[in-house]
Amino acid sequence: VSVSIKDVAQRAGVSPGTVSNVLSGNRAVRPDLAARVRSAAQTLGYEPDRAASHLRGGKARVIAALVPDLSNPFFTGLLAAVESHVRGEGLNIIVASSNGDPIEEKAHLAALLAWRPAGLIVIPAHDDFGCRALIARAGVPFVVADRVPTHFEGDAVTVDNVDAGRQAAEHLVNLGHRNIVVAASTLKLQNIRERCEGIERVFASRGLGPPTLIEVGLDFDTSTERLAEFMDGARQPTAFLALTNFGTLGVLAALQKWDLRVPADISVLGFDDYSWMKAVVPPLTAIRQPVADMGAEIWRKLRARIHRKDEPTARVKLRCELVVRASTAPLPAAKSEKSELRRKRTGSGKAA
Amino acid sequence: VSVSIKDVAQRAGVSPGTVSNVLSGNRAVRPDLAARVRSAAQTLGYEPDRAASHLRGGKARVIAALVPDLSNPFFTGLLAAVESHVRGEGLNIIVASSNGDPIEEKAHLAALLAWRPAGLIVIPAHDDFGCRALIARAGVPFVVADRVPTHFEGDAVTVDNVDAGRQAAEHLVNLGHRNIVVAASTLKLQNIRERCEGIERVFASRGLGPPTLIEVGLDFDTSTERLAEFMDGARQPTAFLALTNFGTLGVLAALQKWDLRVPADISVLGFDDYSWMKAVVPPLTAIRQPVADMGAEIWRKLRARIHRKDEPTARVKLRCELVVRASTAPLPAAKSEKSELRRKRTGSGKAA
DNA sequence: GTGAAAGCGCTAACAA
DNA sequence: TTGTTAGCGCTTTCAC
Repeated sequence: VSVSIKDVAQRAGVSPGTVSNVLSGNRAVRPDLAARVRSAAQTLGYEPDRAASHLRGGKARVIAALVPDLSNPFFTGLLAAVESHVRGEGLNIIVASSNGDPIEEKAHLAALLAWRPAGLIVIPAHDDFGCRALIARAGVPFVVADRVPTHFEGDAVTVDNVDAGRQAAEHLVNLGHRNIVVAASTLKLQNIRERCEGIERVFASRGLGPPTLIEVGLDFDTSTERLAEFMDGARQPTAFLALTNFGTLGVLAALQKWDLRVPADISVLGFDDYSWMKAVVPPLTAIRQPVADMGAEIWRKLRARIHRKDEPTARVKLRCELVVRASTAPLPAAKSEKSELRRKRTGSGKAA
Repeated sequence: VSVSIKDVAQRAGVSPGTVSNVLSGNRAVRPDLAARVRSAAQTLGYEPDRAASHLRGGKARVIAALVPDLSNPFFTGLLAAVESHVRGEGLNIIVASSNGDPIEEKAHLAALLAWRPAGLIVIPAHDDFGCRALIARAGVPFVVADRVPTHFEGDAVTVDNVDAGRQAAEHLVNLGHRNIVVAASTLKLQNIRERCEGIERVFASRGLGPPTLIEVGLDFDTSTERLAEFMDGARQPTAFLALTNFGTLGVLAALQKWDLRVPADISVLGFDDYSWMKAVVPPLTAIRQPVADMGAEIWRKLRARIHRKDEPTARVKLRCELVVRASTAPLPAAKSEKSELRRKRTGSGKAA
């Protein structure tokens, strides 16, 4: 079924080597021959076999990407951003999802490496990213994105998480909030710890005690559950600060269960910036991660590393941006009115 | 840097052929030799080169996927679902995004086919999916998902779009709504046309004229814009019915701009079911597409086609489900109160 | 049951 | 410039 370089060569009346030279542009070929070759390739519908050309030592034309979760729009957003740059250079992307599991991560990484890709992009499942040895042994240029292991010395692209935490906390504190609950996914992740650090610095610098912190896990369901549990027992905060997109959703779901109004009863500051956040009522104040820029930066770094192996490693840190919308409001002076409101609402069911 | 089958063979004191047989399990090998080979492979960190093994005629161990947009969570959700099945069979997924552009689609398809994949999954950019010839010539088994060209005779997995439209329309009509606006992405897509057909059938069967229909485009921004334009000029409907996820977001964004309350002033029925839809206030009534099932079905079909090429082609249609939440409400009898409410709100700015 | 050898489709080195 | 040839790493005959 498949048409090979020999078929094209025969039809054009030249040798396979010439066909290769014409199509790859590696060597000059007499124009008339080149035209014959091209037309033969065209009519036969010839497309060089990537596997074969790769094998022979022509560079690999594939980039491998390993992400923790293909259902998480932040990761796929990053993937889309990278893909948009890679496409122009005749490369393809091969993806695998580690499912947040280090065992799977290792297995999938081995499988990806088996393609001998030109480069590798990985968002680790955990900080103790145990696969560096594997990658190093394969000698594949790679960039770590988003979740960068604590003591990592290679190329990495992240956001400035401490600053992101700072921006979020300052916004809420400036609005008068003191009793804030931070919905972190898990403190096992360095980026989350850094976001917390940024928040705590703000509190410390204002002479306030550190805010309450809950680990809500990495998906929507556990996040909602943990936050609901928390709200059953705890003193009511005046604001929630979520550190991930699923954390944001969990906060909203929990609030909705308690029938609390945002921002009248309680302020909510979300993480990541998706379309739905501006479409809903109230539009959500959130920390926007520069996904497109991150994708561009990841590819820039990886590209540089692929072409010039001796480039010094670097950690690129991009700045997040606070997008102020309507879900955060100044702490109201009158507390009593609010409590009454809440009590009344708690009795009623969902909106009819 | 790379360790090859010869290195393993040498270390284990056997021939390369034997190593291949041990690791692939294609032929029986004496247990002690097999153990030696395995341990050698282990210590050397050997992983067979996929490109080489592919080339030699061992089946391709890669599935290609072509989607219109990697930023659309519906498509990536499908991808994630498929990946979760594919992973278990030692296959990898290579993805490309056509960006909704038939030209790019063709180019990317050619690039994907150049890997001689074992199978191909494609969500076409348009109905006039001009690439079937390309795929047929390559002889690659393939499944078309979600957007199935009008006269398509191959394997396909979709939802029952007519029924989805029917369910949505019946829900609204049963609540008393007559003045409904349908936010379709574009009527150029067969699946959207089918959803409309389902809606219109309901209206016809109740002796009602067909509902107003707007084409809002395929992304959030144009969707919001078109809907805002529409609402500037038109008579106020009592309910919106969105036929895509971006349509849903556009409706919400437009409503928010006009400061209309859901469902008190107007009902909203969304399409697709994402976490945010249950987390926001009010939780959205929506048509849920069975993404996980679709992924499973896509793989089941493709797998069957790969293994038994003579399997008769089939179109699998999965049923959507109406998830009733709080964004749809019965049409209130008193119209005057509502109008007054609206007039009052329109004057005010966003919530403080 | 194992080793030797051919050859997948391609590109790079070498010859003409 | 072009054709010829070797060989990438692997699997699969074909001998033994």
